[in-house]
Amino acid sequence: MFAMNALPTRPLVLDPHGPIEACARCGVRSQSVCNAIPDADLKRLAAASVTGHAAPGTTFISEGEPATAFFNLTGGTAKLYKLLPDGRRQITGFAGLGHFLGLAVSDTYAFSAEAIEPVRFCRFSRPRLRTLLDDFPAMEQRLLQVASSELVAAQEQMLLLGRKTARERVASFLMAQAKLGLLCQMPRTRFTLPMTRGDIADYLGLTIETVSRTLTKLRTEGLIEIPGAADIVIVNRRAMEQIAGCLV
Amino acid sequence: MFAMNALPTRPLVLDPHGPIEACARCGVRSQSVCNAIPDADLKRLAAASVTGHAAPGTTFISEGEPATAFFNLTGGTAKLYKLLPDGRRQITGFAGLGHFLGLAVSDTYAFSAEAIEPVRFCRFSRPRLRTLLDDFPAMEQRLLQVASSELVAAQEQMLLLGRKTARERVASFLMAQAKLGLLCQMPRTRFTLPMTRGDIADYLGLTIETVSRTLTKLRTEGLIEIPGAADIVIVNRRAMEQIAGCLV
DNA sequence: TCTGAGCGTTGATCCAGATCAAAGCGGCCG
DNA sequence: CGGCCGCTTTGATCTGGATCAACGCTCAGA
Repeated sequence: MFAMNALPTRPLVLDPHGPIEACARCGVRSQSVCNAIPDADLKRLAAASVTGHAAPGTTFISEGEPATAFFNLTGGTAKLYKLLPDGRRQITGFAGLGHFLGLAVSDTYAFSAEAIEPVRFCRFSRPRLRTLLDDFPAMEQRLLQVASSELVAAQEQMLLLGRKTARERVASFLMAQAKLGLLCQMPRTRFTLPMTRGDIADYLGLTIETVSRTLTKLRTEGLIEIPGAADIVIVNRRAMEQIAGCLV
Repeated sequence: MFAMNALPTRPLVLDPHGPIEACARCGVRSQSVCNAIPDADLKRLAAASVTGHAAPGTTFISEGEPATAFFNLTGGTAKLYKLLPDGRRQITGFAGLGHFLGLAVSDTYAFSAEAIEPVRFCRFSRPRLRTLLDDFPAMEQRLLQVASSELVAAQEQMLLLGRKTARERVASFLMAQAKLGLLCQMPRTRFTLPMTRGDIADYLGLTIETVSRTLTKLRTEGLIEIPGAADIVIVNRRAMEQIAGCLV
């Protein structure tokens, strides 16, 4: 922790949507709020946004800055975080494919977002999104669903941060990662973590050292394997879920 | 903590809305999602809900149970919490006047709610609320605003739980309480806490003893006064905000 | 090939807050 | 009015995880 983040560089490369219907070809539309827009109206959707990308380490949303736009991630992973004045950092979540960022009633962003893998996104200006939502109530409905499920996830994370031990936090985190992106399927037994130990620590409210030690402990107990620093194999799923504490 | 909650009794006294237009006389409508419904349609609103109440200590929403209804609080205060299998508890928030409870994509509640002051509420069954939302997109829009601001609050709480010290947590909590229910006004310097030390502890991820000791310390330092166990006077607002760490 | 920077692991020590223990302190009920 | 029960405070001690310190690995760039 106390990791001072890099200067908020913002080389937000933006490509205006060309004449080609980018949204029609969008691979993640089905997983995002955009699938609330009927095919016939994709032109409107495409016209309301521009695509862009952010290289790893790039901050593309900065806490406290005017919230002028919303982002829909179409590739890569970003970490979302808040800072205390002295640099202590809490990562509030990791955003991946189809994630919608920027929801805020306030007119400034409540958090920062930094790419950890090369990120691609569609960017909606506030007024354009507002127009879109007014014309397509189904999209607003979809956004409410998204916000609701994020709220549920946030409450689960509060339980983790407020009441779980380091061991329980790490186990919960690994099992959650194992289930990422899979709907109603068995969790994966093997996967790669896109974030560093420092990021995991700042997400779980621990230090790098404690995360490292806890992973080592789980490994020596034969519950997981760590073929490479970023690669995790769940060996004993039952036991890991037990430690994680019920669901998640 | 580890306070085992009372058996989930559920004497949900429900009074069907009578011929009198309860919603028209509702004092909290202006502060709740209901003000998205135009006056002319208040009959529809009233017909979609029944009023009820819950005595202190009564659990009126239980984590894991089928989410059959939504609640709009019209009086009192409730604590919202999640439990770990062994009884550890995390209070995820306190809900007061105008608060809307039950948002969930899943078909079971993600948290429990227990009255700490006598609670009055309007109860909407799921299908009836759905119909209402389909007919009044403005209400869905309002719900999205509410969910968004709760999401922001949840992120702030994650920062508190993951990275703040006990002193910072208690100061943050007191300053947040001082601002409750006031829109764009100076925080109150004097107020009464409706919750016990145990509830505060479970909300801040601390123990009762640490909360008590920290309050005592702030008192002996002259930053606050505690005329009665539940009464708080903010003596040095500037210093308290400093400790709380920036805003909140 | 060498070098340095960033990331990860491991060990030693420290300390904030938990746990254990016991004593006020109201308020409610008999 | 007295006694009990639940909440709060305060003190003593313990400990999980933080902090401080050092080292190994990997990869990029000279």
